[in-house]
Amino acid sequence: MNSAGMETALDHIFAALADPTRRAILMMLLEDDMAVTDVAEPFEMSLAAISKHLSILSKAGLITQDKRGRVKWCKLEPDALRDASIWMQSFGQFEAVNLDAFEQFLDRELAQDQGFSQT
Amino acid sequence: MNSAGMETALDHIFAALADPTRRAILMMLLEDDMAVTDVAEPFEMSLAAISKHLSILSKAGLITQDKRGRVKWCKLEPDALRDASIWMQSFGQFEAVNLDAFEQFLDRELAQDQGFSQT
DNA sequence: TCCTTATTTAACCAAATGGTTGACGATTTC
DNA sequence: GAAATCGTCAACCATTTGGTTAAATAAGGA
Repeated sequence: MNSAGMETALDHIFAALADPTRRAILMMLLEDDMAVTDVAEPFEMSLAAISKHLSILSKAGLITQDKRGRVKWCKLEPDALRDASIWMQSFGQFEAVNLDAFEQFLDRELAQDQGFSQT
Repeated sequence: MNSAGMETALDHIFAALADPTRRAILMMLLEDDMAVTDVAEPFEMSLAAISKHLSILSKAGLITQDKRGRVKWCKLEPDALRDASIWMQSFGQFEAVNLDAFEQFLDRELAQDQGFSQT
């Protein structure tokens, strides 16, 4: 909380992105919507821990969760990143989207840093 | 720290950006390089606290600090945001830099959320 | 109905975060 | 040389964070 007693969306978004497990979850959801149990499966931590991570992502607006029956489906909400992306881009006048650069980046992340085992 | 015992640059960058005081400092440095004391002046917290914030920004690579005499100059390093920006953009295929949007965004941040008084 | 599956909640814990004050080392200035 | 200024460091504190296990809730399937 800041001096005005308020928290902005940016606080929540950047804080959510600061954790590698949560970034990995977002990358998984880039492929497809997933149930909570399936999100948790690759990680070496409890389902309860993943449930908390999903709640943090949800409060940040980065995902939405839609309960159908006993299954809660998690869906990426990339629009929430727009404000944060605008904020960041302003500092560097970065080039427009470059998917090659992103793929290289993912490779680096996956190689050294994944929270889930990938054999 | 994640399961592999490593921390990536992204961890540090996003964690640094998650704090409104630190984002305000970056915005101040967008204008000009500043001495630590001058960075601290508008905030209602101790110099030591600001010194810690600057250290976090420095470890994240978002600023550099150059000591000349007894004055330590703080300089924005926007390149450090490049990886993070690439990471984020990939999710939404956002439009290229839009400074109008950024100005609107700053207005909102300043109106409701600044850690420093602006009369 | 009973069992299983899906997910959250509660209680707990260790470590990290964001702040404080006071002492300290360096550098300028008088 | 003495005094003021710049900035960090150390010790401390309260709160948050990220994890655990165990129990609880809810929904489907036999």
